[in-house]
Amino acid sequence: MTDPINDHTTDSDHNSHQALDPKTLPNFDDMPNVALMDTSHVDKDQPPFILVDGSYYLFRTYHALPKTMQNSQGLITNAIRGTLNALLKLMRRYHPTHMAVCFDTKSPTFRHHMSSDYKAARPPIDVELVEQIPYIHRLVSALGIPLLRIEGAEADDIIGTLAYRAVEQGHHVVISTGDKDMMQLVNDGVILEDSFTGKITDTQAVIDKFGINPNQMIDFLTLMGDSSDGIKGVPGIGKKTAKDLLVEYGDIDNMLKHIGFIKGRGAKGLIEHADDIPFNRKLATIITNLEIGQDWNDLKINTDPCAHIEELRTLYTELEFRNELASLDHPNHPANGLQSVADSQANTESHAQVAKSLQSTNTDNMTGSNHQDKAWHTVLDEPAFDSLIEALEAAPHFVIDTETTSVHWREAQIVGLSFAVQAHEAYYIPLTHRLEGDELTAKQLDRDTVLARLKPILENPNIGKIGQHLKYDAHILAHYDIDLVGAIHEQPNNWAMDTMLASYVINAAATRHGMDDLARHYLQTQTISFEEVAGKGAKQVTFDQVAIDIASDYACEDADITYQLFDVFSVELANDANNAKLLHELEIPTAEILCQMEANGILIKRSFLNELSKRFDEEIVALEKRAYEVAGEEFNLGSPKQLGEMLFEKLGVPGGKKTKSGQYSTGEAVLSKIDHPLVDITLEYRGLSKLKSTYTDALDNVADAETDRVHTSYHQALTSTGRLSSTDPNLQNIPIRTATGRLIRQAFIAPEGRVILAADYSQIELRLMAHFSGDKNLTHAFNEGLDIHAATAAEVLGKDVADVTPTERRNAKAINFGLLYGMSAFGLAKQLQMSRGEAQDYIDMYFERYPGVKNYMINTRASAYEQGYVETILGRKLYTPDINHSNRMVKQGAERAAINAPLQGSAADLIKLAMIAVDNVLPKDQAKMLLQVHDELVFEVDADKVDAVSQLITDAMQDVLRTTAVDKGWHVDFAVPLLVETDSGQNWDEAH
DNA sequence: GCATCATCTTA
DNA sequence: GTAAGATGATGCG
Repeated sequence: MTDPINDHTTDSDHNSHQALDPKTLPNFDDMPNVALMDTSHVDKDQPPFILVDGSYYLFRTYHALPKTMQNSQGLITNAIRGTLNALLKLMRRYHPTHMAVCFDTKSPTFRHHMSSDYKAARPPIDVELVEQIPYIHRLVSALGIPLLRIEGAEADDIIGTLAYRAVEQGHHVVISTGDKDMMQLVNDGVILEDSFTGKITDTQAVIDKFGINPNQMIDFLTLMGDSSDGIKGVPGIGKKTAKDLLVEYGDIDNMLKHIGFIKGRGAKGLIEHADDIPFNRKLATIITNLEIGQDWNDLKINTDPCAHIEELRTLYTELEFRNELASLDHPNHPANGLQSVADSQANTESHAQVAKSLQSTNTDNMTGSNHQDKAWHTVLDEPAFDSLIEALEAAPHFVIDTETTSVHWREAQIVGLSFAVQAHEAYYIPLTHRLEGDELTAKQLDRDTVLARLKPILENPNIGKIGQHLKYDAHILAHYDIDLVGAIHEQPNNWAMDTMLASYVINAAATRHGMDDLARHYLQTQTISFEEVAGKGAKQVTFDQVAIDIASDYACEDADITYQLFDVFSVELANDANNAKLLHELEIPTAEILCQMEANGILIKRSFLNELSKRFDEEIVALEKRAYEVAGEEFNLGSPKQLGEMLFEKLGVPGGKKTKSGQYSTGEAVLSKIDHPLVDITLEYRGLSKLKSTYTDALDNVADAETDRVHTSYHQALTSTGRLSSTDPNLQNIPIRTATGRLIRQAFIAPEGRVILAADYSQIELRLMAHFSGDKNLTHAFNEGLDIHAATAAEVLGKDVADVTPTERRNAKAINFGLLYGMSAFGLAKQLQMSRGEAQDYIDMYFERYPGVKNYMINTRASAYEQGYVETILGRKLYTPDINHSNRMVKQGAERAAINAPLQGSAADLIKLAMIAVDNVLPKDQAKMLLQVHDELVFEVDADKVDAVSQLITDAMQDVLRTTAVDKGWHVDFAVPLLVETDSGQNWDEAH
């Protein structure tokens, strides 16, 4: 076999200056399609031939890495460093023998001659980048890597041509790039690797990302267009349509043959622009038959470490790349040098995302909206607003989304609104953008005028509102005196939907339920991330600082995606009536109530908290002092690591237990078994510093400065079981177990003339266990109103309830809780500090007396295996994806979760029903619902009305399965009574 | 500056 | 043994 890549040898110097005449078009008719090549002869045992898209790394790393990378001369070196790291990473990974780094040149190419638009939208290259380029060229040469720049040819085309020749000659190829256009070159012998992000793209990855084969990429780009390259695409066809058409018809030629069968705007665009297609196709095609000469020997890497070492030393010295310089002194251990480079690559990767946004923002800014095909509109004048209003009034339902200055609803200011009345069409009304130099800023419609005209529509219950996480939007609109109705208020006659809650109800475990996650999971679409438009970390700006054309794309996409999700979920829910009921009758009404509760907030007594804080602090300081005395030196008592070393090494206390990651375990369970003065001090110190940092100080910080109220946020689509969670601050883990901890609770108060009232379901999960298991002994105990733990002890030990000792009751309580958690003998033994055998005996005795409970455990496990899910009392399906996991530990964990899920999840269903039931009867002028803590509701009630209100609440909660549940179509014949206990007082502690 | 670990709080 | 969230310390870069 002859040399593979020498068809047109003209010059054997690999840094040669070949040139192509840009006026000569490539031969498109005869052009080989790399994606369709036969690769059966390719020898994958050899190192791959590496083709590096040097221009990509130049731009990518320049924009992504911090400009603070400079040498002492002020030369910015970020692109040099980034490109160098990419090259070294490739060499370390593949140990290639042949390689080429390709760069574009400044000369025009045939594409510029074909189209004046081609890359015309690109701004001039920054001077800070230009001055780095010579260094990069020199570095590549000094590393002994062939460098290719050919006048009149783009790096893409050189790579395409060499990739074709290499595969033809039996080499497999790694193209090092992040440019998606290159996907048209992927086949079973050619992969793409982005050494900056680490992403590898093979045939399957192309299919996963775009739903088409690599050989369809050219047609895909032709249809969709590429704004950054100035390829127009077909109007009316975007990513989704292009994919659908290609999946159905294979290629554009076949589409045009069957144009009569194609529907919608896509067909119109194809017919009207059929003539442009061959032209755009040529622009989108990477040339694979360039008339260039390249000898295989010229693409050999010079691996002799001494060949260019002086040049490298000079470069590294001038650039002040110290690690790289040091690596040169170990020529026999190139891995050392490469290793240190690999480390710094990891570093750059951590910075990679930082400026990703800047780069894409700039690109978007340059090219304007590239989504004409999607019919996304920015509403900037009265006529456009008028027609939008008309469309919204006429629609049975529409998507609304608010854009604001913050993810925290309490501080968010409205910036704009987006709407969608059908999929693929969306409108953005910018209101308060204020980016300096953005010419659209002055054209925005007036915020208050717009809101005033929208108010009647948004408050119209006959027009359904669709949204993603509507509770947030409802909060925002409430700020502007708009009560969002027809969406989170229950409106059975419209299509109101919250897509986040729909996804959660359908399958809580399938995905997280943020919009980006839903788009990925249900629409196979990657959305524009917020970070892409607003930046990340310290550089992030608020949405009002985003240019309006970029903001509009982002906001329109949100509304559009939400509408598409609505379509998907509408079908899903039509096929599962119970899921539809859970969404519309349980979750959406709950969201509405949560919205009010969050807005209400709970009053705290700041002076009391501050006093506590001071007191805790004094005690903490005293404890620290005593600890240092005992230890003989000062150390950080709050550091488990330092404490472990002090206790078990320096003080030689026995009982040091190792934990994974190697340090001593100093958890409460370990320490409490040790008799040592330092242990007592530590435990007290920890308790106090926990209370101070997590509660007294934190609550004071988050309380509203004017009203002294604390407003938590409830997350309704987060847990695997249906429970809520609470953040910023978490008001579901306020201390109660210790006397000192309860002091925190005393800071939650009612205002003058009112009291705090707490109502909680007694033993709700055990009652659910009684219901689900139907166990005679357990149901009997609840029906007789016995002390359930004492009754359990009596039953298991075969004695009278009156004779049960406190220890016996405590053990029974542990086993009862253990049941709810999918108990093992191991776990129970640890809890009760007994041997595993004793614990097992106890469990065996329990199951003998409560055979129904044993059956529940067996049946629930079986159901999880057979169906892949378990169900709550209202029929909520809780999926158990790990139930067949290959790892035994994971699998057993999934079994325990499956046993617990119906109990915890049903309790969550019931408290949500209870919230709805109570909300229906609560006299709003006398009482407000403030908090939900899983089985407890907390209210603020007029002091003189507390008895009556308490009775209303108790009745509503106890009767919920006979009243509200039945009204909504859930008929549950509950096996035991639901018992609610209430109490009230000046603060939350007294009310409990 | 950001992620992870260990710890502690709740139902 | 279930389900959560917040914190300070620590390590990474």
